[in-house]
Amino acid sequence: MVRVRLAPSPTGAMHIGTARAGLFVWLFAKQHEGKFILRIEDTDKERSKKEYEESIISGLRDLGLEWDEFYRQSERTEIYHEHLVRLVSENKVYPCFCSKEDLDIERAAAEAEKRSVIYSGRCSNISPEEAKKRIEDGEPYTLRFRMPKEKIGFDDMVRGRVEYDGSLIGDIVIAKSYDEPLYNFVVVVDDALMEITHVIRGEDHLSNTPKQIAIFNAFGYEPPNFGHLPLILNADRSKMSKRGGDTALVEFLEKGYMPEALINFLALLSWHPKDDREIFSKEDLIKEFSIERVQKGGSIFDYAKLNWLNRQYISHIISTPDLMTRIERFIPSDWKPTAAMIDSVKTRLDTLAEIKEALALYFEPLSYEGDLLHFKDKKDATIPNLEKILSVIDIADDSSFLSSESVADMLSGVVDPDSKGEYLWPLRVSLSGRKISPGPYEIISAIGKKETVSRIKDAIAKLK
RNA sequence: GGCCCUAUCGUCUAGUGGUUAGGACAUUAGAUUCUCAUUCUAAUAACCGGGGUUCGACUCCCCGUGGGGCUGCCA
Repeated sequence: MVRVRLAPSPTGAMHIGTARAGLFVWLFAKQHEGKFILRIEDTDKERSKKEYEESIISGLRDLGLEWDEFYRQSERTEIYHEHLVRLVSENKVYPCFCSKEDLDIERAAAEAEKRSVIYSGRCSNISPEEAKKRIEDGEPYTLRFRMPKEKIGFDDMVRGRVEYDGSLIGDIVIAKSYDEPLYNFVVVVDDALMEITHVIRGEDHLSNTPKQIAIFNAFGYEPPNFGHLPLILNADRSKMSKRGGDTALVEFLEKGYMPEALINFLALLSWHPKDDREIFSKEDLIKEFSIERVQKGGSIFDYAKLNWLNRQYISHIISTPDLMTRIERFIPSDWKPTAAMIDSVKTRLDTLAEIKEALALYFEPLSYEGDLLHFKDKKDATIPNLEKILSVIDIADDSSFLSSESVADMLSGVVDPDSKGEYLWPLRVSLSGRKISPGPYEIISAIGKKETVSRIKDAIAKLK
């Protein structure tokens, strides 16, 4: 039984990188019919915040990445305490009384000598009895893990064989005290107890892996399989951060990028199918995804491609009725756009948020200069042509306004095919008030006879 | 500084010893069109460098170089 986890720390709004890791982990679980576990890593009390945990939870829900089990590390302190006691009693972990100042000096010395920064091991030989007494006397301490001085290797699912040297890592601090365990330790205890089979996470954890494997071994637990995903990069190839633009999932959602497009985009960032398809639903991905095909190198977050994908979903993939419910949050509540209105503007949008501006011509009074009505230099044709069109529309019955095709039909007798622009440009501007807009037939079928007549009359009035 | 990871068009990538190095985004041009967008067509554009191995390297090995991550009593 495959059991995988997403283990974010709630120290900021859900990061787009966490969303990508979540997607890959979720896909891995789904295609192996395994369990997806969400574990909030909130052992750092200063930096962890409830609101960030909520951001992660709602982000995952927005993307439709539902989890099967949920844990919060802050609720598991006793478990970690017991495990700490166990390793201390087995002398695999020892209390260290070195002060921060002592360690700073060691670090500076190591850097000056151009070697790895490794703990000297000064406290490693203090007898358990003495250590116990000093702790009871209230002396500040940390707990250090005796790192085996040997090669520690593993077969990474995306990178292949990776090897570190334990003697270059040194005895690491795994807890600030018995009740304040640290990341590398709690991860191992949880992954072991939760029977995680595959640890899939960002490459920024690659160098934590040998430390964790050593701790697994100390407990006698079998380490899981590891797979490290490449990082998402800023345009300058640094780790994607605030500096390079938006990094919070919610910011993308608020701008009107759709979950489907985001998932599609994130999947293609460092993963590629066997063929050349670009459009993938979550269901497609469950079928096609394979961790062996994920890229090793980091990839730059390409906004232009995201825009293109989002546009594909808006204009061709998501149905208009579905779109209608999704745009509600982006437009004033008294706007009730029809399907025809949405259809007329949807190919012109990069994001859903842009629909407010696009739909304004249907819900706000038109404001434009009369000169805009003239097609190129054909000023004299404007009024007569609008009047000709108006006369046809005036006597047409409602069935002619049903679709842009029927509108085109209705006007086919009056619009001269050899000088279409002299008819359609003034018509379109009188209906939209804009240089750039949907076509006149589309607008007419969207607003209906009465409003069409009124707008054309307004246009003629502007020129008289 | 140390350790580790990594390297194909501007970007995302296909490619697993013999290919006209393929696709997508972006860009440019053209077609369609009243405008814009959509759609369609085409074009420009890449194997980081140097050594090996081999009949033959983008592909395998080594050394550089570039980029990145980690180097916390953060995760």
